[in-house]
Amino acid sequence: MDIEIPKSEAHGDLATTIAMNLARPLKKPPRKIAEELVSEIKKYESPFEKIDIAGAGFINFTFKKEYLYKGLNRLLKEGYEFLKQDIGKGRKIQIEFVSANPTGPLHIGHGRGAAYGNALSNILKAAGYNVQKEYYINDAGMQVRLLGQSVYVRYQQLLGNDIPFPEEGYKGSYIENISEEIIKEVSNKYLDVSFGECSEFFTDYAYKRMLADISKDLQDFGVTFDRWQSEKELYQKTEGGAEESIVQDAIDELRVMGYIYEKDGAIWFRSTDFGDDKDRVIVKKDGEYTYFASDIAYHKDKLDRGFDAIVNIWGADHHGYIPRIRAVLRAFSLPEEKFKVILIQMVTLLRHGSPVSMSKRAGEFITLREVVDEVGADTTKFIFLTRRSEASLDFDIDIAKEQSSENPVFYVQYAFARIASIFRQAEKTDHRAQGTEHRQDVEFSVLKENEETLLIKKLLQYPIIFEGAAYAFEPHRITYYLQELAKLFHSYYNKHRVISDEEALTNARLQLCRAVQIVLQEGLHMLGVSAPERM
RNA sequence: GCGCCUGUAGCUCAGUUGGAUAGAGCAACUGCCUUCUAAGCAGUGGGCCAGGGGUUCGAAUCCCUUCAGGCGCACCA
Repeated sequence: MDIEIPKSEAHGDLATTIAMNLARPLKKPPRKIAEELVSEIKKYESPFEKIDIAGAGFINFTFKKEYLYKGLNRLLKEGYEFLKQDIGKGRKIQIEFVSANPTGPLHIGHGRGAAYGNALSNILKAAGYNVQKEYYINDAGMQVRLLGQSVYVRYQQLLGNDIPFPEEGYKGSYIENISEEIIKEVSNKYLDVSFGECSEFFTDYAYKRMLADISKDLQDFGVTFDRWQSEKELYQKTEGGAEESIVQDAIDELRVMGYIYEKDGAIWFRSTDFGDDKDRVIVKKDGEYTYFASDIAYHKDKLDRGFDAIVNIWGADHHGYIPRIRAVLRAFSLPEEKFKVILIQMVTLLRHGSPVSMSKRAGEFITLREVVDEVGADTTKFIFLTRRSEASLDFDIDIAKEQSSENPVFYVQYAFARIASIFRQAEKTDHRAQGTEHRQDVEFSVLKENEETLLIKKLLQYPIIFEGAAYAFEPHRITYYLQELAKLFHSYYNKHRVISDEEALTNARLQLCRAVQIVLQEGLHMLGVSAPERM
């Protein structure tokens, strides 16, 4: 039976369309079905004060006040436990996100993925899943070697050896910074040494340096990972585990199953057996593995680690990659519903109203760090999390800054801070510490104002909203809910005084405020946004 | 050419998996601070839900089609 929260207050607190949906199979008019259902429900004890039939056959339920007070009391007593729902039942879920190549700083698009992945992880954790957040490091192969080479050439140039810069090399100024750092460390040790002889040093130094920066940027953005998986490690022998390497073992396993063949001097995976448009090369003519080879191994490894579900959060520009990964998982017989890819659409960064071109190779881009420094981590995250991940978004850096005083994130945080301020005020009077503690003796029936009823109803909706967000993998539902809750609170605050001479009313209102604070804090926590006591 | 995503108020975006009169923020305009934070509140205006067909009691939502924008279609990631 599907139950929804009606848009309009006039339609009660909960509504169902079941009578309309049953009309056809039962061959009866919907209103008649509704009448029968309602008269049946009314025979029993229920938390509803009113059950109405409206429109074409909607059944609208309105809660009794006592039921609302009971709910409020539970929320206050159980706190965050009341807000969580055990959907996951401890199932292990792995969420891989960001996973940007360590060949340059993170940009705004990575930031969106980071904000989303982090929020989703928080939500699923609260929903009873055993969540592991992972970052996959592409520290092997062409791209990092190119990074190393770029740093190498800049190093030579800085020391006066004017050799040409690789055409496809990374041109950002961060390359030069790393080269300078290397000079400080090893002086001219590698001057006039060919890249072939010292590629490992430059490559390792450069990507490790980039990785350290990335990790720091993410940390300052408020995003952390449980595990960082190195691609390079997948090529190394493991003690007692792989015979050759995880990559080679995975390929061998596919070979045994008959999905590997050789053609034109290369080795292919027959992904077309599993719905891909074409077969994919895993070992190139020159004997090098492609990235796809390690991706096979990586996903195989995820399966071996025993997750109940695997979630990959990718930039939308990688969507063409899905069929081949799906093919791999099918080949290893992972049930379809255990693998999910979420595509985060592109972010267009706007400055002064026009798009900023972003090219890592050419070195023209604005980094995540710059944006976060300029507009703040909370604001940046909140902006990302007020959009569905499937919709591309324009991030106007000037607007994000200009609006800072009237930004939705501050609106929500302000509600939280205001309540904290009320509590501070309460402590100054004789209502000492009543805001922050739960009290059994509070009589909520004194909360008779319409704004109070609306607030309580809204608070009790949180678990429903949360469940929807967890089920649909949509953090933005919480973002919108928080804005609505904050709006109701601000409105209430403006119209009624919490602290007054009336002892019973003051106590009840302080407790109501505490409930609002609990929900705001929990919601903001899900989004990875701070809840300041003062603003 | 093929595939994926998007098109909703002047702007940025929601729209509870097909429900009731399509919403919010920003911008614009009008009011509200000697009392718990004015980063706030109350109010006004603003729409061919890109266009056209279809499915049904009912469509912004599902199907077909056209148009527009973004992103992919490597022995690069």
